[in-house]
Amino acid sequence: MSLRDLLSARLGAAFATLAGEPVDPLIQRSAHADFQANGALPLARKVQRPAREVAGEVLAAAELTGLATGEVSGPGFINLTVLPDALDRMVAAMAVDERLGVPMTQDPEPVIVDYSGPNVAKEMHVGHLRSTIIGDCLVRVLRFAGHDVTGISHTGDWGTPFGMLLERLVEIGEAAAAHELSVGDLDGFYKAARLRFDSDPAFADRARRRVVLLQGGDAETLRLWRVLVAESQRYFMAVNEKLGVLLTEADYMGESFYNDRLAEVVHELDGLGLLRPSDGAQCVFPAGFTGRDGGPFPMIVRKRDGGFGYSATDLAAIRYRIKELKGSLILYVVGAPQSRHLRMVFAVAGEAGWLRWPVRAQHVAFGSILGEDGRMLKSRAGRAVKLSELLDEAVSRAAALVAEKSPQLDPQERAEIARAVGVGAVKYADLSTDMVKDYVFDLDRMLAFTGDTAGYLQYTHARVCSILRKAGGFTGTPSIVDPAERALALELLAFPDAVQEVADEFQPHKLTGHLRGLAVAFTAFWDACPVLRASPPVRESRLVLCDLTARTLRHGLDLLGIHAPQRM
RNA sequence: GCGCUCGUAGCUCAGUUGGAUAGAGCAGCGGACUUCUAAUCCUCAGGUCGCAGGUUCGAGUCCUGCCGGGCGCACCA
Repeated sequence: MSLRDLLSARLGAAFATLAGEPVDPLIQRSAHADFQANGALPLARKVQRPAREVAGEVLAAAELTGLATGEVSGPGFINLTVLPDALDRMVAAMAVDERLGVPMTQDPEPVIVDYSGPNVAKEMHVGHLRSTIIGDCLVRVLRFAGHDVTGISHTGDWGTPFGMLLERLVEIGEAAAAHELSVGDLDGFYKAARLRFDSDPAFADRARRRVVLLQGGDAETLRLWRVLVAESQRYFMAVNEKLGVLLTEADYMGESFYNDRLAEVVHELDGLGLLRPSDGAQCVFPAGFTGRDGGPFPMIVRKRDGGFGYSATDLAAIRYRIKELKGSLILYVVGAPQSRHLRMVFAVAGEAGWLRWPVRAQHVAFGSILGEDGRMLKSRAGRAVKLSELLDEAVSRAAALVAEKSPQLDPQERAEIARAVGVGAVKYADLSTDMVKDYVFDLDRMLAFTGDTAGYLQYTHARVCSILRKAGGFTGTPSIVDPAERALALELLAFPDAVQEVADEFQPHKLTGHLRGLAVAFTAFWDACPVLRASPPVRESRLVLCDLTARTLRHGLDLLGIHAPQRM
């Protein structure tokens, strides 16, 4: 149990006694003490009594012996100061805990995280960056919290564009196409296919016929299609490797996977009486959605021409994830513009009876990537920044910085550091802000390794490691005395709360914010408290704090998918 | 037109079911390396929290109405 949870439990019991029902003591960090409890104020209003009086009675009833002292302050806050012994004890406990105080969840459940989802034969652009990075972070955090997490990359590997893509493949030959795709010139391939489709009616005809062949299961067409998919996937994995995310080949489940389930889904919806013909299409009209004209808004599961749209695929996917994968919490790490579409998917899945409490589906939405002009950066609207090029650029800039700052390190280690710092910078820039907001894409800011960046955290970690390396070893117990030690200890003990918040709310920036605070507290400690030069008992105590800081930073960064080098 | 979303310091952003004096970073001023990594730290300055009402002991946070930006609104995904 974290320090905050412990205080919350103790005060909560006192609140409950007084109120006769459970009351959240509303514990938070405070500028006026170590923590403050705000719970007395809302309770006072409820029972129509002066808040300071209520706070006083809660404080009197609270069992805080050996843990903290408290006092009523202001309009009815309870300020809490942790006792030195308690702090020592909790830091010591955290120091011997592999999990750094982060509890395993009491209710482990099967969680499915849908993220990344690039399109076959299309470049992974910065738009895929957020989904991949955020999703990867959530997978790591939820897994660490004790859930059974399955990551799925829902790739676009089916649909009408494949007619022209396959014809392009035939046109230039498999070998040439495979080469083009494997070196990562996917946009070039896609654009060439599009150009041929738009400019040559004969090609367009062939492309349309090819779609029919593909959907009809023509063996040769399927073979060619598999070439396209395999080559693209090889490229995705190369980007994943560069990014350092957990996705494996097995996590790729394309839209095509659901092909033979689509008819079944439509049939089931029809059987439930949810399906209605409209303008020749088969539609579900979930309650609460209206179109431009104010009338009911359809989710088209079967198009007028008999084909299935992406709505059908998404319905088949959510059904599969619930009924066959037995997912209990299903997260969609998808851009905010898809918000309504996903709400409709969830609504239809609910009306169909698939999505029922305790099974939940949630859209973990993130904002768009904007260009310098503040407009949305789209792949087909001109020059999209290629993800792999962006990463290469970040790494090479980091390499220049490492070469300048640490020429004494050998080239191989410098290269590893550059990779960790460069890729980390890009990831951190993405994870450290509230993800629902749009995001102005600015290479320079991402790669500035000062301030609130991955580089700052990595550098702090490397500095701690330097002390630990020079110390050799230590065998002490913590004894927290100096204010800087105390501030650092409180930050360390808050790590489990930050991890818990991300696991509950799916907002990685809560963790980056905490790690940043920890790093700041450590540098203040670094300046104020010599470690190696201190006399033995103090030295050992401070080494415990250093070791814990290094492990916490390393583990925290790892949960973000960011590597923390020992040296920089 | 309807819906979703965002609006906080010059810039980029935090701000935890409504809590004490709205906080960081960058940029700017001025300081600190014979001392465990200065990719650092300290100081100063910088605000009508888009606007106007409302709810109450208390509103950046909740409600209503405006203003402004973005996105979405039937067979592309």
